[in-house]
Amino acid sequence: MSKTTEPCCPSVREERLTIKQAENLAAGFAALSDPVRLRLFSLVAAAGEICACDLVGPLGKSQPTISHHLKSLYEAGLVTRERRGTWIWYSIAVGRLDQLQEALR
Amino acid sequence: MSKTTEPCCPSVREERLTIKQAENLAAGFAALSDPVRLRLFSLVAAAGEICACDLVGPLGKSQPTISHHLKSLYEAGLVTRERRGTWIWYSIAVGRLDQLQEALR
DNA sequence: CTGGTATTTTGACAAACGTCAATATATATT
DNA sequence: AATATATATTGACGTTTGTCAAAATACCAG
Repeated sequence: MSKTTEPCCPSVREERLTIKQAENLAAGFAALSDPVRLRLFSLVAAAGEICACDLVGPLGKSQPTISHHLKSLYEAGLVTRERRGTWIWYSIAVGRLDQLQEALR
Repeated sequence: MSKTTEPCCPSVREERLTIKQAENLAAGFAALSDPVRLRLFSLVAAAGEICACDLVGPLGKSQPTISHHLKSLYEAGLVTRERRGTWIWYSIAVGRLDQLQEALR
C-alpha cells in the first residue's frame, strides 16, 4: 500500500537523491554556507550551551545581524533555543547535524 | 617562528573556527546548498564517473544551467573533470568531501 | 507602572544567485 | 574545409541573501 521506501537520511555518495531529500539536505547545508553563521555555530558547539548575549561580541557583527543568523540556524534545525528569563540559551541540534554528516558519508 | 598551529580540517563541534577556516568550509557547504546541485553531485557520486552529457537530461534543467552548476561544484573542489575527446567526465573529489564530512563530526 | 536590558522584527539596500535563450568554443567526422 | 555534436560563456531577468539602523516586543527590577 505504501510507496517504495525512501530513506530519511540518505548519503549523497550512495543514493540518487529525490527532490525532497535534496531540498531537505540543501536547506541544512545552506545554513552552513555563510562564514559568519558557521563561526556562530562553532561557538555554540564549543560552548555546549551559550547565551545569545555572548554571541554578539565575538564576530564583529551587529546584534540584529547575529539574531538574524541565529534564526537561520534555528529554522534549519541546526540549533535549539530555550528562554530563561531575559536570556535565550542556544545549543546545537545534534540529530540534525548528524543527519547532514551522514549525508556526506 | 611559526604561528600557533591551525588545523586544516577542523570540526565545528570541537574548534572555534577562524575566519579562514570558516570561509573555506562555507564555500564547500555553499556548493551543496542548492537542491539541483546536490542531486547533480549525487548522480556523479552514484555513477563513480559520468559524462556531462548524461547529467543534462535527468534533472529537467537546461544544458547551460547544468554546466553552470557543474562549474560551481568544480570551483568548490567537490568534483574533478577530465576531457576525453568530445566528452568531459566528472567524478567526485573524495578528499574535499571527506573534509566537509569531518567538519561535521 | 516605569525604566532598563535582551532579543526580534521591519525596512532598506547592494550583492549574489538560479535560470534560460542565444552565442561562442572545442572536438570529431566526413 | 564543412558540418555536427558537446560544453562553456554571455547577458538578461527576477529572487534570495547578508547587513545595518531603527523600531518593536519581551522580560526583569524597582
